[in-house]
Amino acid sequence: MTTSAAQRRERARAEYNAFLAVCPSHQLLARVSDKWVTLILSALGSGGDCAGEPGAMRYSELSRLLAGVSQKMLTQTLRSLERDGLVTRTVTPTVPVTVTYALTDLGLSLQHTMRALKSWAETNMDDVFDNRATYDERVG
Amino acid sequence: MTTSAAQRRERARAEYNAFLAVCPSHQLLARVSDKWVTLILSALGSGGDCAGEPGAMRYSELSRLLAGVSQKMLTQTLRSLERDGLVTRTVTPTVPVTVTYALTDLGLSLQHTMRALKSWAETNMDDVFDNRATYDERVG
DNA sequence: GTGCCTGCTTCCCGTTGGAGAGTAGCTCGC
DNA sequence: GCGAGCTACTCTCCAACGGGAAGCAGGCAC
Repeated sequence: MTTSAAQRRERARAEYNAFLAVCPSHQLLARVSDKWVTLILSALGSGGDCAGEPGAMRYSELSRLLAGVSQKMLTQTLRSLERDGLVTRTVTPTVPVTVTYALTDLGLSLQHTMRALKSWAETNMDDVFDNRATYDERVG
Repeated sequence: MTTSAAQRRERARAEYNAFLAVCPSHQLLARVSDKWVTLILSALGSGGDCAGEPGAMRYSELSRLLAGVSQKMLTQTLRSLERDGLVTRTVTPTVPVTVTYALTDLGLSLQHTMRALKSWAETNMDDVFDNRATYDERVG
């Protein structure tokens, strides 16, 4: 029987665990490398517009700003960010209940790091789109 | 009839488009904020282990190193990275055909930016895990 | 020939994420 | 009192994305 495939798979899994053991930060890296995490932190870190100051935002504000996100994902992502200690959730029992989200110091430091990524995206956007157009021409 | 919900949805969509018009880089940011993109670039940028030098890697090498990725996703992600001009794909017609992937200058600049994110993850990993444990205790 | 190697591609299916409706708790209008 | 409306979710579908395993091209080894 051709056990080589299964054996290789086993070995691959073992190596994967070893990889995680050597680089456990990759777990957190994978967690943080999420579309909505990035965009929500970007929104919380830049205020209402794209160039503002960090500040608390309401749930509905975030929902309106990142209209591409579903309410489910917004709630889910905010919960996980709260769990990771990156944002704080504050409920104010006003007339209609008001929930505000703000970055913690930890979240702020991550957002600060992500700002570099964002500015990379802004800087190299045109290059990437050019490359895409060229690639599509060559292939399609 | 309660058209307010539909109207608000329409308005939200319009605002979303406006948001993308104001911050088109967010599209690229969302594209780049992908688990496998981050990990593949991290792998290509750090060589075989976690602290090496950038260099070309073979398909099978990447597959073995990031054993958590399926072949499908690896191929797919590498293709899109190639399309975006972040990596180059080189086929060498050796005995069994050899395909190597390497970062372009653009990919290298992104990887350099991501290195900050990776070091953030390494630095604050413990804090995040502590926060998670605390949160889970409070809730569960 | 048969088998095996690498680098994909294809098929099946479970999980994830989106759309839209529904809910709790409150206040306001009538 | 009763319905309407507001905010911040929560629930229920369903389509689409991603993982696992198997298949495939094509060149060499035996």
